[in-house]
Amino acid sequence: MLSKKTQYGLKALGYLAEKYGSGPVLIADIAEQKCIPIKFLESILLQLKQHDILESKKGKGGGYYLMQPPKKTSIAQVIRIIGGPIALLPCVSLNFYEKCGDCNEENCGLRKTMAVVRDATLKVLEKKTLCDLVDLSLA
Amino acid sequence: MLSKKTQYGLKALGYLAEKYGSGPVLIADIAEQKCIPIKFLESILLQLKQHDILESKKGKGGGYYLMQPPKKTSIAQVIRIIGGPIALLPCVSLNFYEKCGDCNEENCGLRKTMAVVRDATLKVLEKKTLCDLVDLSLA
DNA sequence: TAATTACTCCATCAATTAAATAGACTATAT
DNA sequence: ATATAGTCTATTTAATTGATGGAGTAATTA
Repeated sequence: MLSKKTQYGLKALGYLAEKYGSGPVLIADIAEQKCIPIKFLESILLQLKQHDILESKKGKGGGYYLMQPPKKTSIAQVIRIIGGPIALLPCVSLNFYEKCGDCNEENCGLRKTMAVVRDATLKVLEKKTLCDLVDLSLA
Repeated sequence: MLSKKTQYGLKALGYLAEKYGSGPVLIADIAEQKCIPIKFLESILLQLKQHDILESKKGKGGGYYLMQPPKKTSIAQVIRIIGGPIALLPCVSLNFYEKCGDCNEENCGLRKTMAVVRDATLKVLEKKTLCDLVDLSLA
């Protein structure tokens, strides 16, 4: 399951994708439209900025906006930044790999199975982008 | 990520799959072979029994054993019993559905995307069985 | 340059879930 | 009877998640 934090992040990015090209959007605006606790949202957006998904502008007329066109950011990227590993086991994670203590990885049937799941999941998540998050009633 | 509990459960079932047909296996035996805290394992096996994956026998010569041939139990079944939903969002879960509060489900791009992920994941997890968990150095 | 706006950063806190442990109880086999 | 081995309930600890408060910094505008 995606954490609430990750869900909030994705929803916020979907909203920013809708607004792409029309300048900075206030945190408060995003929070209200997407029903996200504002202080919580703040930290999420900051995190996304630190990973070069978002850019921000301070002062009057400021706010957050996408650094690149929505199509350029995959859902997989976002989930990894906010929520961490996509794989179901640390020992098959591509970006957050951790050695499996108790089993010989080469012979582990569970590991092999979960690697197949990972590939199937990534095939989708790396192709889908922020464009796919835009409210469909607007498209 | 699968919880430790789910991982333990799958590893235990893999071991019982190896031993299928040769009578009951002691909890203590499974725990030792698979490096699982014994009391924790107890509760996991009990849960699997209550969901008709395992059968048990008390007293001397007792232990746990698979109720059906390993091929008959899918990994998806096991994950759902021990770990809950497989989908990444409650509102796209087939077995643990929960309504999404803040969005119109019909028009939600995030939901649509996660439904695709779910289908891709299930396609693998429903086909894989306990047979696929057996230590490959034995097969 | 003063005032306002809006993001940034740090610290904390409550609630929930995950992981592990303890001990009493029940059923079975010999 | 007795030893064996699963069953059940309760508790405890640690980690994570979700949320909040407030001081600080940067940029704009008048």
